[in-house]
Amino acid sequence: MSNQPDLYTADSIEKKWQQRWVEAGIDVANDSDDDTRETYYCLEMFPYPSGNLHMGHVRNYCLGDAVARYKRMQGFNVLHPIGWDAFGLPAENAAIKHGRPPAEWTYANIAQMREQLKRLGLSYDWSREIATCKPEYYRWEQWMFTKLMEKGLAYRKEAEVNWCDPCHTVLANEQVVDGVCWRCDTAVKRKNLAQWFIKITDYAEELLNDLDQLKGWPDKVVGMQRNWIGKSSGAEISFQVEGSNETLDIFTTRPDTLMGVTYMAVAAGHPLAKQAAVGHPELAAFLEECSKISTKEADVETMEKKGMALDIHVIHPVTGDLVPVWVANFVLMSYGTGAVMSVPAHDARDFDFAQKYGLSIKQVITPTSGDWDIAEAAFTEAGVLINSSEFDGLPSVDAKAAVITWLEQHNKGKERVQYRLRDWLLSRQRYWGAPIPVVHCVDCGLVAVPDAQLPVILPENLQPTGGVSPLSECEAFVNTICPACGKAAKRETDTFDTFMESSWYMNRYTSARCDTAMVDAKSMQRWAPVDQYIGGVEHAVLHLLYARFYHKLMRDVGLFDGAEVGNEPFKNLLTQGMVLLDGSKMSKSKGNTVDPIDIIQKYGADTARLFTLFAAPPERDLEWSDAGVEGASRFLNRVWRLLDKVGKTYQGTAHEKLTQALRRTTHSHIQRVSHAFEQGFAFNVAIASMMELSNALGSFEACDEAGKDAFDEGLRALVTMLSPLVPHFACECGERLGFKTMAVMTPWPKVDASALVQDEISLVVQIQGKKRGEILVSPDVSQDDALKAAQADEHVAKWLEGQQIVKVILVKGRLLNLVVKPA
RNA sequence: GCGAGAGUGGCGGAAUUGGUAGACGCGCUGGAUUUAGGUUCCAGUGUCUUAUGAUGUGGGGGUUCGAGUCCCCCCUCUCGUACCA
Repeated sequence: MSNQPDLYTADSIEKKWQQRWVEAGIDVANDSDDDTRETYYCLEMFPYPSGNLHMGHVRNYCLGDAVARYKRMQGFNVLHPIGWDAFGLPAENAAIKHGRPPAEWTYANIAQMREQLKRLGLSYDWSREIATCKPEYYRWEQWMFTKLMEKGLAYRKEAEVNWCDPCHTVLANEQVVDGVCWRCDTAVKRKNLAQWFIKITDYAEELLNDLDQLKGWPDKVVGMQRNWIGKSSGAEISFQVEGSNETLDIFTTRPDTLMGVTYMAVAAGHPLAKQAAVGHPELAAFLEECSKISTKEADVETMEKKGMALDIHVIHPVTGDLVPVWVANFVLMSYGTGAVMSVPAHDARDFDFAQKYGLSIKQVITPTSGDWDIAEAAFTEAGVLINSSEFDGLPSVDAKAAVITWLEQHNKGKERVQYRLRDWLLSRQRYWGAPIPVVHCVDCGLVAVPDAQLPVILPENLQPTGGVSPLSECEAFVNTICPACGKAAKRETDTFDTFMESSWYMNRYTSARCDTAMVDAKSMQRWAPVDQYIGGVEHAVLHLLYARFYHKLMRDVGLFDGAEVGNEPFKNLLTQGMVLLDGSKMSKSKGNTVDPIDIIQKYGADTARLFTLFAAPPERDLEWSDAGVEGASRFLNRVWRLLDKVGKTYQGTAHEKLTQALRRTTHSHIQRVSHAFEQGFAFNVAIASMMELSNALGSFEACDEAGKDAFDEGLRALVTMLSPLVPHFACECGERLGFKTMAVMTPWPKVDASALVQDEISLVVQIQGKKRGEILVSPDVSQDDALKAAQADEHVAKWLEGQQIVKVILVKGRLLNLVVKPA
């Protein structure tokens, strides 16, 4: 042989197999009832068609593809679809920049990214491809919206909402991160606007409870959703305003501390505060100051607690005492009722405020054991009630119930559950989105566009300019006839939040071409829910919450039966880590990107796939390494060279033991690789195991037929197990090895238990838990025999000199530990 | 502040769930092949050490015959979240 090693040619091999897979139709999910295989639905979060694949996509889709292919080899009928989250702002921004309509830009990007995905050799069922900007997709979303209007779950309301200037639109609460817009990082403003909402709050309890079903989700994501929903239980209590018929209503989680109330605090935006500010310039100025504080600036550490007395008093519901009302900058209008009862003795914040303004502090809870100096700090734990007249002596838990009962009996309050979750604001003042199917009629008001007139098609040829949505200036679109009375009317020109499209696409894939319904019930039953969903953790409380909600909405408008399909859209969730370069996230703005296409051109798709799967566990961040890519490529070439050893006989005596050992290695690696695939798709571990098998095959030299067979068996298993990860490469190897079917369609190898049996194993001998030697024994050796063998071993014997064995522990197949003491 | 997770060689990371710590890969060192570089192959590679061993999974305690793994305390980092009443 020359010293020019035989390198496999990725480029031609990959093209060849991609074509063959298409011809064989192996990636198409089978909808036929005759197919008796169990179904498996594997889904990766679909991409926004930005135009170019980045490494994050590559990682996401390689993970998903490995899962899908593995499940196919295990005999599942796999659904593995792909599509485009095609509406959204970047298309509009690009349109403004290039002077082309967003549609054109979007469709061109889709075409380009589709080709890039195909170059990676991902096993998608392209027959189900969807683009959410197409009327045949969004018409069902419009249909759904009209159903929700009918049910009273969709409504239009004027409210204080988040407004982003650069994006020129309102945002949902979930899209405001640390007070700034999730897309452009600009501080959001508060504006009063009439907007469309859907009542996700009606589903708060179910969304919270069903989190318990999501055993296959990372705890982290479940926890984030739980926090976001933010359920708290307590009481709503009414305080009569002195000299008025009005009441000041508050929410508290600590009704047991009711008797310790020494003042009330309301938000700057509270009606009572506004009322008091009339003719009171100083107070008005303070309210003005509070309203200017953006959420970003409201940093707990830095912001001083400030307030002003309102010269209003309320009457304590139990004692009848007069309680002063203050306005305070730490009370939020957007949570609860915008007012709180302040119990400085038992709330740290109220305590600070009371101290600052010299308000009185009344202790009503005492620790069950020990003392507490209430002059020092608030006692915020549960305890026993004191200074609370009829409630004295009750533990906090019982006191809560007792106070609520008292309030209910006296009609001054009631038990209440409070959620942090707000209704989903889903109208956007943008052009490139699905039109909200509503007509504004002077006589009839808001009228839903009837079924027969759907879809309301978005004109695709408009040119946005950056200001007002071109839709509102498009007369052909705006002017219409009221579906109810037939008179001239105007269309709603707001469009849906693009999270609407991504909230149900996973269900649409089950029947992507269905044109009679949003989803086909039978297909839902066959495929849904998604067995394995894979994507970034950044959608933990955005997309993943909306999609869970939407799934339940679809169920409740009767599109499928929750008992049959399930009440949750994603059974298992894998949140993959980011791809880093030099320790920080790859991003265009930082200029630290590696273009996947360059890697594919240089090494081939399989090397790119192998590296991203090998370099880190799926859920952890992956540090890009050119040297690591080289290593992945080297490994494939090593396997490639192994093919030359097939059928070769080496000089030497046939050694039955070595052949047996190779078979044992092969089957133990089949076991380990299978295990790694099953345990959270630990592809990095699986690949390491395959590398070991490859190394074992590389150093094996067959001297007889049995040896050649064992080598062949090991290599075939290796190639088969590699095929979900590096499918083109594996298929080419498989063909050279004379596989009957393509490697990617070959059944997953089975462990031959008999090959794992050993007649002699090496047993570690420990003394006082420290390794002192190794002995060769039969695997089911008795403790006595093991001890004898250990004592006979010279290394061990040295350590036993002058020692008395007091205890012997044998761990079958692993070790023998001797506990000794000086004789 | 609260919640969750993580700390293992020069680096990415393994460890059959309490049983030989550092698999596998990268990097590095030496050697072979080569005019040379690259490729490939062989050997080595936690630390200290007179080669015998000692020591070693952020630090300190504990349970155990035996701890990276379990328990308690502390430190550091990452992520999420926050005046939520």
